[in-house]
Amino acid sequence: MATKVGIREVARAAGVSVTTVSHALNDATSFRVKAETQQHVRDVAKDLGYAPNRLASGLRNQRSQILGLVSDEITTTPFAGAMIRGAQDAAYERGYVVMVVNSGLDSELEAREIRMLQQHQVDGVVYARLYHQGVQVPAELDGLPTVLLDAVTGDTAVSSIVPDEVGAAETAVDALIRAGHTRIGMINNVDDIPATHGRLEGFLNALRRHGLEHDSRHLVIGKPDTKGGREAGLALLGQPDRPTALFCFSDRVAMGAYQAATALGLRIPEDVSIVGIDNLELIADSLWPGLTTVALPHYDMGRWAVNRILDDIENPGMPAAQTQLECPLIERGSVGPPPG
Amino acid sequence: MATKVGIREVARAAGVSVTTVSHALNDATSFRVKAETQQHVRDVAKDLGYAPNRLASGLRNQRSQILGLVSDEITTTPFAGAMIRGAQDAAYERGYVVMVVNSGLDSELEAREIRMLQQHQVDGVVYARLYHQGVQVPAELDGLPTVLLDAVTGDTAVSSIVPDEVGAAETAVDALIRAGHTRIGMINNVDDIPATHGRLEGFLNALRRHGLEHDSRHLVIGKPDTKGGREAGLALLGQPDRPTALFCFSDRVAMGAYQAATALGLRIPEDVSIVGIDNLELIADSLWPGLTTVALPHYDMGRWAVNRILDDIENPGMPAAQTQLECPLIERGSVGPPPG
DNA sequence: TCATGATGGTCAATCCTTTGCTGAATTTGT
DNA sequence: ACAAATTCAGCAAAGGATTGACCATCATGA
Repeated sequence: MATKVGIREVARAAGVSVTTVSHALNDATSFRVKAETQQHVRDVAKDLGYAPNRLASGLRNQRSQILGLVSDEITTTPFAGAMIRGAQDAAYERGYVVMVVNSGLDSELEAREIRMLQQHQVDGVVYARLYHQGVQVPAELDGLPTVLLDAVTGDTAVSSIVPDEVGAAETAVDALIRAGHTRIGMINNVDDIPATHGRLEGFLNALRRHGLEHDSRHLVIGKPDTKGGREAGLALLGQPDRPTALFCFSDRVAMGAYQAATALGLRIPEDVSIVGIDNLELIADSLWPGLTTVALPHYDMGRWAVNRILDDIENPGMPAAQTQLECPLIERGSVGPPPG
Repeated sequence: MATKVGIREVARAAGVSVTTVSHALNDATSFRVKAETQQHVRDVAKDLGYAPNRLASGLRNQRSQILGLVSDEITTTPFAGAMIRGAQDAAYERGYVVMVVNSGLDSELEAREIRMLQQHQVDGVVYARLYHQGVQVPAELDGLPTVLLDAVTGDTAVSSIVPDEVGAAETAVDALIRAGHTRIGMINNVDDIPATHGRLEGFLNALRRHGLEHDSRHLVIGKPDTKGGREAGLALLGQPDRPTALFCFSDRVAMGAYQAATALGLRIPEDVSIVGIDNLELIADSLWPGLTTVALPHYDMGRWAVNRILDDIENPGMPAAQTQLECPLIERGSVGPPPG
C-alpha cells in the first residue's frame, strides 16, 4: 500500500490543480474543464486507485451520504435482516450507506443512539419496528428527515410505510374462497395492535364481498404463537360444524393449527385448508405440506423507506405520505378444495 | 431548532477559545485547563446541546469511529439480525457505530461495497458469513483491520471467530447420553462444509468417550432441510433396531425428524428423543414438544468480532487468533429417558 | 488593432475539530 | 526581589474535498 492517495496526489500526477481534478471527477460533463483533460484526470485517478475521502467531502458539503436505521429488535424472526438488507440495497444503489443501531425497548438508550447518529451527520433516518405498530417518534429526530417503517404515528407530517393489513387478509381469504370454501374460520391475535384489527377487517370484507356469512363461532382469538394457534385450532376444528378452512393470524399460529389438525386426525389440505400471514420461510417451507401464506414485505419496505428518505432529501418539501404496501400470496400446499 | 451549535458557539457562550473547549471536553481530566473552567465549559456545552461533528473530528484524527460489517445474506434465518445486533451493541459500548453492507454472492458487488466503506474511512471491518465456511478474504481488505465472523481462511494472520462445531455436537449428544440413551442415531448434512465434519466428529467423540459403539446403520445423511430430515428420520426410525434418540444436524432437520416420528406413530420424547443444533427459536419453540437444541451463538460472535477489531485498533500488533466459541445447550422438551 | 466574450483553469476560503507551539500570568526558589 | 518554572489559554495550521471568485488565453467582430 503506497502512501494514501488523495486528490492532491492525483492533481500532481496529472499535472493539474486539485480544483481541476475535483471538477473533472464530479461534474458529469464539465464545462469547466476540457473533455480530454477530464479524461486524462480520470485515467490518472483510476491508475492511482484514488478514492475520495467522504469524511472530507461530507464535511464540506454538509452531506454525509449516510443514513441511519434505528430499530427495536427483540425478535427471533428474520424480519430485521430483511429490512436492513432492503434498506442497504436501496441505499447502495443511490450512493449511500446505512448505519444500524438498535435499542431494544430502552428509550433512554435509543435517544443516545440517535444522538450518536447525529454526530455522524446522518442525512436521514428510518425509524423501524419489527411489528406493525403505533409509535411516538423520539424528539431527537426533530429536524432530521425521517420515515417510519412498519410503524405509524399520529403526525401526518411524517412519512411511513406499513403493510396493507386488511389487503393482506383479503388476499389470504380470497385464496380460500377461490378454492371453494364457504365455511372459513379465523384465528386472530389477542393483542390490541393494527395487525389484529386490520386482518379481522380484511377477513370480514372478503366474506362479505363474496356473500358469505360469518359464523361467530368460527372466530377465535389467542396468543399469536404456536401454542395459541394449537389451542385455537383445537377449539375451532373440534366443533361439530367445523370450518373447512382456517385463516391464521400468522405463520406461527398456522403452525399451531397444523398441530391441532394432526392431533384431531385431520389431513391438510384434504380435510382442512390453512393459510397464514408472514411468509416466514423457515416455517412455511418446513411444514408438511408447505404453508400457503401471504408475505409481509419487509425487504420491500426497507427499500421503500430509504428511497422515500432520499427523495425527501434531494427534493425537500415533498408532502409526507402514509403508504401501505401490498402483500403477495405465496402458494405452497396447504390450500385445496373443501372436503366432500 | 436553533442554528447548528458547533464548538465555536460553545466557546463564545462560555467566553473561552475553541481550543479550551476542545480540551475541556476531550481530555478526561485535563491539565491544560483549570478544573472549574472545564466544568463551566461542560455545563455550557450541555445546555446548548452541543454534539461534536464526527466528520470533522474523524477527518482531523484520521479515525472515523465507524466499523464496516460485510456479510453475505442469502438467508431466511434470523442469524443475520443476531450478528448485526451483537456487533452493533459491542460497537456502541465502545463509542463506535457500524455500517452494514451485504453483497449476496456477487464478489464484484462486494468489492465495490468494500471500497465504499473505505471511502467512509471505516476503522476496520468484520467480514461475516451466515454459515460457517472457508472463505478467501477479498484483496480490497488488505491493510484494513479485519476479522472473520463465522468464516475461516488459510491465512493465520487474520483473526476469526467461529462456533465450536465439534464441541456443539458433543454437547448435544452428551445430553442424550445423560438421559440414558445408548442407541443414538445421527442425521448429518450431505454438504462438504466445516459444520458437517465437525458435528460428525463431535458425535463420534461423545459416543467413544462414553464407551458406546457406533452402529453405521444409525448414521444417515441428507439435505439439511426439513424434507431431508423427514426422509432420513423415516429411514432411521423405520429400522427394526431403531435408535432411541436422534442427533440432528440442524433444527430444520430436527423438524423433519419430528414429522417422521409423527408419521410412524412415535411420540417425542417418550418413544424417541431428539436434539438439534441452531436454536432457531422460531422452530425450536414452535415444535411440540419444544426442541432441545444447541445454540449457535451468532449474537456473541458479533460482539466478539467487533471487540476483537477494536482491540486490534487500540493496540496494534497483537497476534491474530483463530477462536472458537462454545455453544450452549438449550433444553426444552424433546429429550427424555429411552423407552422401556 | 483593440475591446469583448468564451473557454479552461487556478487560488484561496470553507466545512469543524484537534493540537503543536507560543505567550501571559502566577507561583516557586534562592 | 528577581529569575525560573508552572499553570492556563489562545493562535493558527492541518486534515481532504468543494466552490465562488478570479485570471490567462485565444478567438471573434468591428
